[in-house]
Amino acid sequence: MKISTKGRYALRLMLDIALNDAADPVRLKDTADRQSISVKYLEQIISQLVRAGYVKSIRGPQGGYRLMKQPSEYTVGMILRQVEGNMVPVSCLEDEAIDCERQGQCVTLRIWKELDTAMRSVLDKYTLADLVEWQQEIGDNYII
Amino acid sequence: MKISTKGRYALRLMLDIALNDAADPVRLKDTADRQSISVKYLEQIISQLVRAGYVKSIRGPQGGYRLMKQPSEYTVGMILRQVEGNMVPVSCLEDEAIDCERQGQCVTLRIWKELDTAMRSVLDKYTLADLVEWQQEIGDNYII
DNA sequence: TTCGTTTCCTAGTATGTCAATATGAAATAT
DNA sequence: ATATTTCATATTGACATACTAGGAAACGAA
Repeated sequence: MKISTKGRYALRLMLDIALNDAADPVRLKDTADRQSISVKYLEQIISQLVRAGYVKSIRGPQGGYRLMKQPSEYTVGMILRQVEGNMVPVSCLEDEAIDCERQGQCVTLRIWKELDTAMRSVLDKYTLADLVEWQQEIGDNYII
Repeated sequence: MKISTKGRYALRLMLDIALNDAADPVRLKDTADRQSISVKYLEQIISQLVRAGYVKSIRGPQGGYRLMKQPSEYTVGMILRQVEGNMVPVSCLEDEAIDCERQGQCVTLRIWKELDTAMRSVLDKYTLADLVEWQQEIGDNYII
């Protein structure tokens, strides 16, 4: 019942790009240094975010990544779901779930549904813009 | 980010014992039949619940298991935590977590803390007694 | 045109967790 | 004594996690 490093890193990666948005796009090398995550691992993670249309890439020297939309348009849940899968607590709640014969009688399902709702309400309440704001309150020491 | 079978089965197991409480204690064999879970797997799961003092065992013929307390005294969260571990969404929130140097600057931690709180509020809101009630509303067809 | 930089793509790998099964011992009611 | 039931430990196969590795493709600058 844990969020994987992939999910957590994806969030830090998106936040890092949002925070370091400038004339030049953000290079993975710099994010890797700031976040203490290997470039190679970040490459894998960001490829999913590129495919999802969350970031765009610019290749070659002075290349890097840029957010496609405003930070306020990305909820934390959107980012996590993109790299972690659907983020539901039990597979019965997945869209592709095969109907379980026990479903009609399953009272634990009520708990899982409410848990899912509670998780969504938090993860979809906050956006990258919130994280950016919080980070800026703390100060620039975050940025190398 | 999924609850394991062990957690889900533990809940169904506790519920099954609560529902089938009678003169004789509940045999794992019967629970296994009703719940379509192997006896061997249930043995492993229940051993953790015995050690935790949640159920008591009676050995030998006419043996089985009984709840130690009233169903209303077991929250869903208690049961899950017993077999799943601490159920926090990121290891930073574990009691035994080594302090992360990034902690002071980590704004994502705020999200994880709020997520954890939201999850707890659901999982500790409901007890076995609620599940028993719901199950009895549905009807006896649950019990073979 | 060449060179270095940066992203892109695929494969591999070590470790661990999950979801059980298997084997047999210990206790105990009849 | 015997059958029943719990108790304890080991083993297994499949899969996921968390990476690393190697090289190709794009592209700006010299």
